[in-house]
Amino acid sequence: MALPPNFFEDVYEVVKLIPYGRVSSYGAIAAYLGAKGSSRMVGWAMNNAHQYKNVPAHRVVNRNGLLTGKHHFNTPTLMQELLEAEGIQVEDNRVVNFKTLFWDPQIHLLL
DNA sequence: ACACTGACCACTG
DNA sequence: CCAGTGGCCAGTG
Repeated sequence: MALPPNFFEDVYEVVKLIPYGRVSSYGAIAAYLGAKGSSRMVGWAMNNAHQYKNVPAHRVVNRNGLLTGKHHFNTPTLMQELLEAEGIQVEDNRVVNFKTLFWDPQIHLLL
């Protein structure tokens, strides 16, 4: 089974569903879309998400809560500032209380 | 066609 | 805790 044909749109949809003040991970999104193991494609999709304005890419971090994608924003500090603006504490490129703030589509969007 | 890279992840030691 | 390895799919030279 390869990636769903509408993989990109699906990724954006899920990212848009991440609640204010919460974060998710590439792997969780990939798993939710049935593309487990293809988490890189999620990151790749996010790179393309630059052109989509409604996609809160700053709410997507890696499995450790690390802001791995910060360098892909307009400015290296934008991602952290956006998160902090939502009340999410960021320390040394890592989301504080990540385990608590983590929003898993698999759990919150129970089928 | 080959090799390498990438906003990743899991397992192993 | 850190390093290495393999898997995943698409893009690039």
